[in-house]
Amino acid sequence: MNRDQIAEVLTEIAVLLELKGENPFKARAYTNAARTLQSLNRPLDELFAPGAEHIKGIGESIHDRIVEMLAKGKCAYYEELKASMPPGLLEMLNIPGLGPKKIKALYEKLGVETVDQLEKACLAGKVAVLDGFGEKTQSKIVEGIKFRQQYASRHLLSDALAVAEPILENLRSHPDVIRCSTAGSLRRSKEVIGDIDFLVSSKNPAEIIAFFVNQPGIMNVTAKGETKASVFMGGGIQADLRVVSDAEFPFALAYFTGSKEHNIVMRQRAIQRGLRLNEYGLFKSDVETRDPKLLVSCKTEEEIFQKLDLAYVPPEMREDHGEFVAAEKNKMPRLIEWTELKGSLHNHSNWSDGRETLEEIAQHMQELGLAYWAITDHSKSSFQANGLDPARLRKQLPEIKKINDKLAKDGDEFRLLTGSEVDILNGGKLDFDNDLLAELDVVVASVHQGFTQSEEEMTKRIIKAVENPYVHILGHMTGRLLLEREPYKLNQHAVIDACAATGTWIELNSNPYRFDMDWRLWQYAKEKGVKCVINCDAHKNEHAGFLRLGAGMARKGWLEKSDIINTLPLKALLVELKKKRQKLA
DNA sequence: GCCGTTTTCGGCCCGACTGTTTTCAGTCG
Repeated sequence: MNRDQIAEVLTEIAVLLELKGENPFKARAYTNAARTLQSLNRPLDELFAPGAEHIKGIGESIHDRIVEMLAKGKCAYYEELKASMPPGLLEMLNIPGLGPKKIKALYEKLGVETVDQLEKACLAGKVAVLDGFGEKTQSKIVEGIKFRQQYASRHLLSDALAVAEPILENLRSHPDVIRCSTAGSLRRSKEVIGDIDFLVSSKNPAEIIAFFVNQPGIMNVTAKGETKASVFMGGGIQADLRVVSDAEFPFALAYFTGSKEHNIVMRQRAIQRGLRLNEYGLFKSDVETRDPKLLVSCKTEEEIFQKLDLAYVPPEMREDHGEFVAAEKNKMPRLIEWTELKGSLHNHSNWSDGRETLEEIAQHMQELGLAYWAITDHSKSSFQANGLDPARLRKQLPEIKKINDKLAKDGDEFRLLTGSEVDILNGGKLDFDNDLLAELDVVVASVHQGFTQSEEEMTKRIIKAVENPYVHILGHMTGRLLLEREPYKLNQHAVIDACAATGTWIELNSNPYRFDMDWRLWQYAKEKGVKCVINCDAHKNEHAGFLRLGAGMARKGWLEKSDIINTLPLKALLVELKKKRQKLA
């Protein structure tokens, strides 16, 4: 079992324990262990080797369960727990308003075991008469079930941004708004978003709440209080607004930006210093009070970190992924800014499955102020994408040269680069011969077929491809499509090691469905000295905008300008593109 | 179930909102 699978079992154990009504802290211990596991960078077989160092948050009994899962691929305790519970109960947790306690009551008092049975019980009026339930709860459950059938609860970052940005603009222009921001996973630039969080400071919260719930695009209002409102937007994205005083704003912003894991450590640091931190402020002593006289004043998030003896941690890094160690030692990376990117080295034209012509692409990218743009159309085996055979590719090269000659004649700095996104075939052979690859400025190698190979075969296949001296970049390493397709099985650490050994760059594919390689692995890659290329994988000119999203992911991976190849100006890039060939050829 | 330089027992982040109550439990973030 891999890291994700083990973490999922631990998380499910926690849920099952809650449903059983066990000690909630026992359940939390499993949740914490799952999180701890996800935040560790080193390979699992090292972390759980006999005699390995103790991991904080994973005690004796959970440690043994993880070792069992690594060895046997299953966990007896989990199987046992699962067997003792109807499987439909877990699904009920997805219904808004239903938690472990209520589900347990429904199960014990009505014998409800599935979402279907629950819906029927509600429609028959059996739920409303239970202790602790009522008419409203009953109809909310029915609504919740219908809603879940209609919409997903998780959304792509790009979709969430498209909904959030116009509302943020509207809030910003409201005269009663002093400061405002998005918060939560959107501000942290997570690849997948649950809901959108807005935060506003104002002297007139009632006015702001009323303004917010009347924004265009809101389907219904699910909660509306004095300082907080929740709504559903078109597309089924939930959005929450909090309104606080301006003095509270930095604390609320830090609090609601999270992540939860990050906040827990922040709170603990406050407690260690005889302080108490919450969304309203940083208070002296842990006395139960909100007396403003006891407030440690901070006007910005930066000052909060300062008071807890930390350097400022940018939102993207607030995942409890090592940021506290770095911020304590004042060794924070200076994260990449998307405006530092000079172009993209993996893109398509209408020669394969892209939309625009070479001329249209060149003109658009030049107008955006970029320095270069590589045309890397698909190779022949990607026939579904109208991949180029060697003859067509050799025909494309002079077309690109013609465009570049004209640009040079006009005195323009911008250049198209020739290239290919060459398929990594089964067994690791590339779809083009080396003599053709040698004619290209940029070679991206990617897997597009044979996704179901074993981890061992896939790992060997990709390592063989990156060992080719003409491959500059490994494209979308895992082939995942967020919310749609799982990554193929792969030992990513081994592939990163191979890229380090051969001087191959790894792509951070900025298509919002991909964001591949995952941000969680970039710290490891960086340690190994592997360079990143933030690529659009553009199929339309408007996909150039993915550079901004990709830079957000790179920031989550702690990457700096110097870690990223496509921050280089054209001349320096051309030098770098020759290095691997000189070294290995 | 995990943790500990005041602790090996007694804590474990905590506040808003809702709905059901009539002072609070459950859920959510």
